[in-house]
Amino acid sequence: MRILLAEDDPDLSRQLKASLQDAGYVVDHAPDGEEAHFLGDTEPYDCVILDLGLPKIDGVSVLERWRRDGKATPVLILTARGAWSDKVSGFDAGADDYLTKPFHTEELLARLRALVRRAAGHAQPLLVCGGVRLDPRAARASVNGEPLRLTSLEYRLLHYMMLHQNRVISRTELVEHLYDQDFDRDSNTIEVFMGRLRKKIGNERIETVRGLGYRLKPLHNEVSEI
Amino acid sequence: MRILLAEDDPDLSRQLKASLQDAGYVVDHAPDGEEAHFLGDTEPYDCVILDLGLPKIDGVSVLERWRRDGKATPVLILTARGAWSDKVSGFDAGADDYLTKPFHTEELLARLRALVRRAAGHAQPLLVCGGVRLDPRAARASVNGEPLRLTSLEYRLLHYMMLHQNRVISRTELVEHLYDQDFDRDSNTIEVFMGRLRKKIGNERIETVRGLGYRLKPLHNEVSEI
DNA sequence: TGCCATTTTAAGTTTTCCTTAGGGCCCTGT
DNA sequence: ACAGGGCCCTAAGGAAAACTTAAAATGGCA
Repeated sequence: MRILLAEDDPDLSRQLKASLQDAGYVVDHAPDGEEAHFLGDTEPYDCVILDLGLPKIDGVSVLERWRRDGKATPVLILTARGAWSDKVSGFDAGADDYLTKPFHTEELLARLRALVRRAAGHAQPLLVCGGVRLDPRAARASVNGEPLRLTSLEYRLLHYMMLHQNRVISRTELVEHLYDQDFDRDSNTIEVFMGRLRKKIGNERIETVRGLGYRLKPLHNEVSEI
Repeated sequence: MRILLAEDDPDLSRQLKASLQDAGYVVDHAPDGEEAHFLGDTEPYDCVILDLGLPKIDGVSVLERWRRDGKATPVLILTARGAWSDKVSGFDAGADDYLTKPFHTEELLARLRALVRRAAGHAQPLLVCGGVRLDPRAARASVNGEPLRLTSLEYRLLHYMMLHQNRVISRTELVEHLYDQDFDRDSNTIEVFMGRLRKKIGNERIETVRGLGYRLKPLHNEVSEI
């Protein structure tokens, strides 16, 4: 975990940095807004602790610039006691949390844990098979970056194949997972949709294993991507 | 946006609920820990406001159970002045923010905005999707700089779609977040309002994904902003 | 109370796409 | 080589989902 500490008070800085390091963080220190902005722009921090009353450029401005540039790092703001209206503008500038001086180090550490935990929770599972990608959350798929336009059944079919890629999947298995109990066993729907899928993602990505079923796999030349 | 307010003080509850509703939230109220736990378990809230000093089951326990069950809804904790050590245990139980009574309603609202925004994965306070902008603070939206004239429900619909842009959102999900428990499931209100929104922000900005729901996205030629 | 803005219901229309069916191709085993 | 079965392709019927529109219901405010 790497943290940027933007704080101008030398004593507080030293003490905080020590506590943070004790807690296992790697800490960079910025004594003014200019330095803070530069560091936050160039280094990949897991979290930023930002004093609002920084020299050169004030905290809110620094934060606003980061957010305008699309920076998503969680930011915890520090300020002097009593200026509660600052909190509102701080939050609306894109802060994720707020702490009023003086505070207990314990509380700062607790808030940091909460922030980092939440920020890390946004990793989304993305299914990949060679150039084919499928994002179950967005219900979207693409081939070589090109978005696919899939119908509902096409999508569900591809989804299931992606989940079980490199394995031969029988028509029966597909039917059982894509439909509810009663479905005509003599239907050729699966075949029809295999054809449509192939047309959209590329013929060679779906191999037919005669008598057994189908196998989704990456192309030969794209084996070890990700 | 739908919120669970878990607070036992009747006066504070009533006043808070009113303020939250004025701010455009749909609010469910739980007067004790048991009710809070049940509601939070069954209804999909965008945020929970949780008093630590609840009857029957205390706030920290309620929160711990939710987190143990994998619930990720952002939670803001309320407590009495001075009990700062509670904050630490509250955070470590999985709280995302903390507010000490008494507080300014303004500050609560600002923290809520930040929590909801961040939980949906947005760092910036201003929601942007191509030429569409929405400012939750001012409750205003615009298309290509042109201010939009939206009714309450239209605005809330757009807000939710902006928070979760590029994701397919089902009619059920929309209903659950825009209304409280009892709403006719066989209504086509959502469809009607999708039509009205489309008329105002541009047809192609809302894609319908047959069988699944709707997706808000930037136009093709606006893709590479940010 | 009555008006206006907003929301909801309802009915009719359009669009999408799942399914079916038939002809043809290819593989395989005899 | 050829017969038979498995698989592929295409096109069209029909049903479900989504859209549109207008009118009825609701609710806030003068």
